[in-house]
Amino acid sequence: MAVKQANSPIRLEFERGGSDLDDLVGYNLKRAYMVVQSDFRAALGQDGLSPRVFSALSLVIETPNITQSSLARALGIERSGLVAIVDELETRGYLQRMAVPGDRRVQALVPTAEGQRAYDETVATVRAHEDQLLSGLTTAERATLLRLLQIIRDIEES
Amino acid sequence: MAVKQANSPIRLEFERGGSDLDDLVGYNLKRAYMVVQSDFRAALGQDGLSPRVFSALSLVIETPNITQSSLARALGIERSGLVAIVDELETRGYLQRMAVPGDRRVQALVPTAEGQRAYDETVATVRAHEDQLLSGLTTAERATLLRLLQIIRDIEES
DNA sequence: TTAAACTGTTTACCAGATTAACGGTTTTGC
DNA sequence: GCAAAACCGTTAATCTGGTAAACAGTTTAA
Repeated sequence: MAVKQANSPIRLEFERGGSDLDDLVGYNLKRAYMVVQSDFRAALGQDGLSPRVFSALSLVIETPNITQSSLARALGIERSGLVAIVDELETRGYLQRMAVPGDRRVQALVPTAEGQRAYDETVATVRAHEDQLLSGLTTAERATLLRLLQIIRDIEES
Repeated sequence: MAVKQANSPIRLEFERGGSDLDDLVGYNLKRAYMVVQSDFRAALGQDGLSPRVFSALSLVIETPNITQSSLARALGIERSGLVAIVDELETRGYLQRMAVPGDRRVQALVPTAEGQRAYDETVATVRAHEDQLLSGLTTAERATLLRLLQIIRDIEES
């Protein structure tokens, strides 16, 4: 019986350039994000906040008394997905769900003192690790990168 | 006195909302990636290739006879995770797993003519949609973005 | 020749996210 | 006024993408 066979040896090479993927913004965004995300997790350790929980805490501290719907909208996720995130932050004692007098549908999210303290420490750690990780970029390059990424983010809102 | 200043934290003059998150590269990468990824999926439609399957096909076409292990390494995923991806490409008739004479452990991945055709069409669609989506960036800005993202990608290899 | 390493695969799991539905509450339109 | 619509938080089911561990078969190294 004739078995299908390859006709040339295998080339294990690791160079960048020539691949279509390297010209696509989407692919490069994904790969770059993976690098930064894995550094984020390593920086905060085994029982540290995950990126999404951290970002939720950040916005709650930036905007105390925000509702879960508003927060979900700001994070770009569904409100159903936010429940577990807020649960975790509440379990950790970083925020409280508080009743709002005028509207019994909503619960305002209020950071605790412990939440504020944990956030301050965490954001400092994250910034320090990002600074270290991105030391191959000049300050100007990093500012440019942030500017360009925010232009792309803004497309979403149209 | 030489002060190490190259990579100090960045404070933008005009911030999005004044949120800490807007100064973090990781968060902006994620949000920007989500925008581009959702455009990618919309462009290719319901039964189009997913980003990861597309990227696998791209590398198989760029490097015919590549093995699954090499491909997984190039994509930055585990070989176990690649099996389903290659299965899908094989089911679609876009590539074949072929025996390699010198080494009976491996199977070389070889694109079919149909795979090449589908890829050419798909990559053209993806490029066109990225061009449209990123029309708010100048050509120079886009090149800069790609360059900076690839710098970040290169950190991974150390 | 035996031990180690590598390849593709299956299985079990996990994280993150979405959809649909729900009871309760407010707002809107007539 | 009041019914209908919209909104809120929540649960449950489901999907995707990804990892870790183990495996039989194969090749390489000691």
